[in-house]
Amino acid sequence: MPELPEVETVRRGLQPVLEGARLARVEARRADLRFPFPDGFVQRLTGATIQRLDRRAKYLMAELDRGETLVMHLGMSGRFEIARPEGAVRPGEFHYAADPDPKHAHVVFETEAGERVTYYDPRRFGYMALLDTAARDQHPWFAGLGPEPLSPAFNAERLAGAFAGRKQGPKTLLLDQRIVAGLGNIYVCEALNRARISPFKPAGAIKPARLGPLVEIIREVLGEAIAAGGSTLRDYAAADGALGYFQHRFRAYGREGQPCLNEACKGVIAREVQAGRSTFFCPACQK
DNA sequence: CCCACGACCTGTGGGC
DNA sequence: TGCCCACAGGTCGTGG
Repeated sequence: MPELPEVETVRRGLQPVLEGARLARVEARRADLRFPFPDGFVQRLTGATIQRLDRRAKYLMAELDRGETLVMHLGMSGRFEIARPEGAVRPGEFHYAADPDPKHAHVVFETEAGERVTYYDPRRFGYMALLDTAARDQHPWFAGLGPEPLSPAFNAERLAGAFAGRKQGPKTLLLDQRIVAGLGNIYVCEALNRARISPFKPAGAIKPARLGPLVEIIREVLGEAIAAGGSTLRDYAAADGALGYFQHRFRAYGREGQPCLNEACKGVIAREVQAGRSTFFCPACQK
């Protein structure tokens, strides 16, 4: 469940539990997710205190008091759930309800306060690493990342530079995390539909005057989605189990054959495969 | 450098 | 009912 709004929703859900918390127990139930866990993963985390929980693009970053940062990416199907102890317990002993999905519970973090955060990921496209905090931004995952779409660094000039001379459509380029970091298939489809820009138009041929509005629409869509707690497709968006509800506001994504909702447009949403991924758009008004 | 495409892994939903 | 295929929110590596 992971584009920027979902990851941000997860961050906000985990923050009250993890920020300032000491990890009393950590469990990795397998040797790898998408990549192997780093050497000494459990030992390096056990006893550490999480000072801050941040997000960059689609990465969650838990900065430890040991000079390292736990970096987590949710891939396609990663999800966190918080469990609190139930029933009477002796000091330091906790009892939890049975895990409803133990098969996909790959990592467990237990805080000193007894709260348990479990990472589930059926497809295991997610990954975790421990990076030296001081050198974190130089790591290949972060060094080439484009600006945060909600920051001033993302603007029309920047987009114009990235689109210049490119034959690929804006759909493909906006998914490129080096150009702007955090967008995924849903929100690119939504933003281009609202901006009435064709996903297939050679990006270099888009009039510069349309890029300012596109930037603003991207911010608007992401802002609305964050406010809605993200989009819930097959998973929970928030770590506390709350469902995001932005999916009810999709105007393009997943709406093949349904009417375009743009004002004064009588078009019908179509689906086409572009660069191996589904693109939903309105052929009538997206030019 | 640019671009298309397959690979990674598992689950689910629709059509026959 | 059961089976098979298409498809799923993301990257990454290869090859032209």
